[in-house]
Amino acid sequence: MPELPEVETIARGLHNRLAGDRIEEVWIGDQSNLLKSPAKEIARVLRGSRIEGFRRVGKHIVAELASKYGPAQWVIHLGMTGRCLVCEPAVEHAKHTHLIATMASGRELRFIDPRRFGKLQVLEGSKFAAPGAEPIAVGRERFIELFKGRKTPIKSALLNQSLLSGIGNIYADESLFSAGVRPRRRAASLTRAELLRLYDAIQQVLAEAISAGGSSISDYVDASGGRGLFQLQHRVYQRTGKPCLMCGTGIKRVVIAGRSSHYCPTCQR
DNA sequence: ACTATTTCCTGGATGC
DNA sequence: TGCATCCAGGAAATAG
Repeated sequence: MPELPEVETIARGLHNRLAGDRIEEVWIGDQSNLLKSPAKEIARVLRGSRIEGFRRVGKHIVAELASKYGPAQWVIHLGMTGRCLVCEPAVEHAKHTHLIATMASGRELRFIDPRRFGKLQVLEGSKFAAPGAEPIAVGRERFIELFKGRKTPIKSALLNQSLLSGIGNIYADESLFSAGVRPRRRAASLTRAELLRLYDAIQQVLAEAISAGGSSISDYVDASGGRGLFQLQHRVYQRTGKPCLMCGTGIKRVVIAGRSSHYCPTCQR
């Protein structure tokens, strides 16, 4: 499932392979639930646009476009199972391919999403902004402020994109383990010292995950179809019943806000 | 203003 | 082997 490190990896890959290229043709297939802008509008803006570059904003991929109509943005959210692949036209079409952009270079950018939780939109005139703070750019004091007075479990607060944009289930669990904080703790109950530990844990976990090219759990691959490696370094996520790598205690799984949450009952308090 | 729950969707794993 | 059921979860919508 693409979270910040996976989206960062994909955005970098797209940038390296497609920045400066021009979109010549656009094909849009299945549209149900995927499109936040009408298909015609997406096709109109993309067709003929030069791609100035790709970057990540929260869990979104943003393509900066020089379109016929002026500056524009193409915003892609991968949802659970979305993929953005750069490939040669001869490569067989994957099932659930919903959009194909044919570039002047001859390559294709394909958007594939079996579960269709992804979202595509184009923006003209306005600039895309994530609803919350960037987890790897936010300052310590602002980070601490985010959780003041919140009764919701810290795990839920970390998943709330309007507080921090980019953290999902994997990195919330891994960061909480690293900080020694149980996922069910009320956000407001964390001490300043615990919040600072959590802040440092998030910085470290995300940086390591980006270095490893993300976590390939089920569907995730980068823009060239390569897998990430960070799943090999998971210490709690999907390790239910297995011994904690620090103390040997069995890792527990509980459901918080409908999401599976993994933690070590000894290392996390 | 918050917080919790439900819904969308498919494929892989599991159970009988 | 085959069929039904469960489970994965990001974020919008809905309910409390």
